[in-house]
Amino acid sequence: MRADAEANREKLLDAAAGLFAEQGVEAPFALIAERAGVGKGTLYRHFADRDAVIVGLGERARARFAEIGEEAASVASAWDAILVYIDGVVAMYVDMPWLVAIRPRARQLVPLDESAEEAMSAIIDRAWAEGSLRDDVDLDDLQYVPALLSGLVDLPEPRRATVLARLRAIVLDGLRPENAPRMPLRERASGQSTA
Amino acid sequence: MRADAEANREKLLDAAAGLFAEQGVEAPFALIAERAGVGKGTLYRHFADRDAVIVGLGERARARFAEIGEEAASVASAWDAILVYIDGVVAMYVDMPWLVAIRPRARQLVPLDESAEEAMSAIIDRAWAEGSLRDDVDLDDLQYVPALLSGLVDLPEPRRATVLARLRAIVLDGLRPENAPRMPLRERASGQSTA
DNA sequence: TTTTAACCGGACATGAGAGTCCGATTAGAA
DNA sequence: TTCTAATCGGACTCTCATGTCCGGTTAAAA
Repeated sequence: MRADAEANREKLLDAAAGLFAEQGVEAPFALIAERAGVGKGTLYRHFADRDAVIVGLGERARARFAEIGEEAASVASAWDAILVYIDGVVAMYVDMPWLVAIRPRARQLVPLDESAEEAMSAIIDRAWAEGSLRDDVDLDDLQYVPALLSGLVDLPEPRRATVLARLRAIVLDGLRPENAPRMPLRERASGQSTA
Repeated sequence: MRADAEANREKLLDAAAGLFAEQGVEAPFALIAERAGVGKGTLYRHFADRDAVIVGLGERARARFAEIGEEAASVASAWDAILVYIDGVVAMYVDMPWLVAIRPRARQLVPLDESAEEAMSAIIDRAWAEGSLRDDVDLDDLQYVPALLSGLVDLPEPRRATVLARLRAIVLDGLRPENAPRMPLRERASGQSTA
């Protein structure tokens, strides 16, 4: 692949990510090319259709996911490693809210990254040994905690940050063994109640 | 409004709900009329555009939301009332997954129902008195618990039911006061692990 | 039953997004 | 530097969803 072609592919994916964040995954396809500063022909050369773009973005997300697994694995406390994992994946959802929308499609198109799962599996064993994770909760549950919190990403700022922080603490408390102390909940800024 | 016109309006909303459930909120507008068994003119007479349909569906959801508030208020145990509320709203998300997609738009278009909020507020006071709800959790948190669980609705069945049940229990445990016993987690059907 | 006004339905015009094509250009090798 | 093949860009066509319009029909009142 020619060097400029490779660069264009990256520019197109960057543009798609930005466009999807602003207008959603149904944004006009041609705008991707425009924003990337390339012609329509170039766009179609690299990506046959919208699904191909989603696959490309899905692969990037998968790579980021694997990185988070590595980061978590390098943390000494297994409980803290779990926090790194959860917060890392939730940050992905916050940065790329369209991940929620492509999730059903991406599930079929992009193979899962197994290295992160293996890393988390080892971390869970350590957390059980530490006594920091309730023992009837396993990878199949933890795996979905970020998806859970992703249900809050479409809240308008500054509400989202507060609600996310508070409910994150509540969910984490539910993952702790019985009798573990509750996590303190982040204070709400004044005037930020239901209204 | 003529009786048949009123009936057509309901048929159109039913059709839209079904269509959105199958194809998403971006389904071709005209299909709503086709599925409702009426002409396009009738559709546009009742609903100027997609947003108007969303408002109509949003109002139905609001009415259902108020009903859930009443149901919850009539439950003796405040904690059980909270479960009725959460499960009721989550059931709405399961039946109408497109609610997630219209949430940002509906937030601006459809006024919130205040009666359900008032009912929940009273229930929370009772739950605090009962000692069944941790005292640093309030309406502003509980309000978002269903949205939290809505992050799981796009999982394919039969996975969704199990994951939803397990994470529901985990979240609820996080809402309990310190030292409350954990809720038992629903067993997973065999062969239903990560795969 | 008659009247009338509102309602119904589908044909039609309009516009926007999707996808194709080919001449011009440029990267990379000799 | 020269050559060549792959790449680029944007004009063009086509398809399809949107929204309008008006003659026919039907509900409801007198």
